Amino acid sequence: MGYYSDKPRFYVAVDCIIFGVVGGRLCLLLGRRRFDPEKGKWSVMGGFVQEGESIGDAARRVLLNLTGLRDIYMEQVGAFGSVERDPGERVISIAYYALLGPGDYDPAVLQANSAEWIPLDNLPPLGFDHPLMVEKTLSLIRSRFSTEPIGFNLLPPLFTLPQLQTLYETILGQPIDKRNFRKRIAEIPSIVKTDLIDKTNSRRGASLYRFDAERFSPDSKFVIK
Amino acid sequence: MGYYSDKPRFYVAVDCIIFGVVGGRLCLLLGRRRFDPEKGKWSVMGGFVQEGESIGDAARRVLLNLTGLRDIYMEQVGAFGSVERDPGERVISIAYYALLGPGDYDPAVLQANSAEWIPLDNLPPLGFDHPLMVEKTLSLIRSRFSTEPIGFNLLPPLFTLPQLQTLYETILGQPIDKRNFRKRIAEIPSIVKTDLIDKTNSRRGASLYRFDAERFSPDSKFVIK
DNA sequence: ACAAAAGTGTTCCCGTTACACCCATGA
DNA sequence: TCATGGGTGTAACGGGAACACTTTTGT
Repeated sequence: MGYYSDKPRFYVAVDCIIFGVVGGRLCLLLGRRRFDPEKGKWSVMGGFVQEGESIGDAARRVLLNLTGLRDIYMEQVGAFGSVERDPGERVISIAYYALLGPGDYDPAVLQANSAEWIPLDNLPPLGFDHPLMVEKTLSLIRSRFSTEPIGFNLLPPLFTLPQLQTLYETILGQPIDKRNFRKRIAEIPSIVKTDLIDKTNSRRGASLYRFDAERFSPDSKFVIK
Repeated sequence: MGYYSDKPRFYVAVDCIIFGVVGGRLCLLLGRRRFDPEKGKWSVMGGFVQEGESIGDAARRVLLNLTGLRDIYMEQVGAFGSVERDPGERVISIAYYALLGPGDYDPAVLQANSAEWIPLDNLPPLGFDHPLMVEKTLSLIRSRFSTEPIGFNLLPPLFTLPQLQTLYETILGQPIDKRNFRKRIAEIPSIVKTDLIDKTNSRRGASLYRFDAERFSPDSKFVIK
């Protein structure tokens, strides 16, 4: 007998709001539920926390199943615990967001999991309280993107500045002056220019940059707006 | 039979990191645990989530029991779900912080609950993962205090500017120039000067101000640093 | 030659900071 | 009168925002 045996117990789930850039557009990875409740509805990817598994590990497991990767960038958004949030049974859910780069997933595996990339500006109605989770996530990552070097997680290891700028404009929801943007980037030592050029988007080509985590110190200021 | 009957279930608790200003010092409301596990250790005030009760309601219930009040300012900090965080049995906990004004609690009731105000700069060792919760809470409220008009919840309905400034200095952890601070306050329409004077702290007396929620619009800028 | 995207500096302005003295009052 | 805390303005500085043209190259 344990200490708390007179207390009620609950199903606890993790729900992962997974971001990716597909075809230049910021997307969420959504699934159509294959079972009741809310069968057929779109929802974010989730799973139940298991015995002996921390909530963070549960979220990492969901991501591992979808990507085969263990080191996906991830942060907790918060707990959602309305009584009626799941119409089937009571479930308390912890939301996490994750950022996937283009090489971090295999389209075939996603398909096998009934998961699809849906552009953020074109989301279908979501089930449960997932719209609320997505809202809270968006306001969280807006503030994170401004002050933490995490945007690179959504891009390939080598990326161009126009790519990076477009990403920031999408996340922050406003256009950014090109020259001011590049000025700020130039002041960040951890964003280093390579001598490679990407010609997929223009005749002239754009220089490729990479994020060098080695050169990033946690208390160096990183502000992009 | 429910939908999820093959899934494990967990005890879910709420832990409230409760702030108050006592004797001019910023304090946390802590309790000595009266039962195992961790009997005798200091901890923040918590309780188990009940059937049919949302996690927010559970936190409000903990606060209601301590204060008799239902409208305490409160915000979720996040979920804590390490497997071993509670040495007794596995418990997943959702942390909330709350801000109490001087009139929001009754010392006798607190005593009946084995709760005491402990200055933040003099915290005893805390049990469980409560040090982690407190850390995360502090970084959260630092950013909140800078951008949201919530500091007033820790003060009486009428407060002086020196009081408010000291509070901000404590929360932000750095001294603030008096004239610059008052200049910023003067630009905030929702902080209104009354014609009352508080003479408890000086011969000259300090003007009393109040926060007027009516005059506060959610998108008016509120920045104090 | 031209279309299409990448790249590049300077100026102005406003908000932030730094800073020192007088005021009101009770003891 | 003096000690104590409350209250007030200005000048210098720096970071942010606005702004337009040149470069490269494939077709």
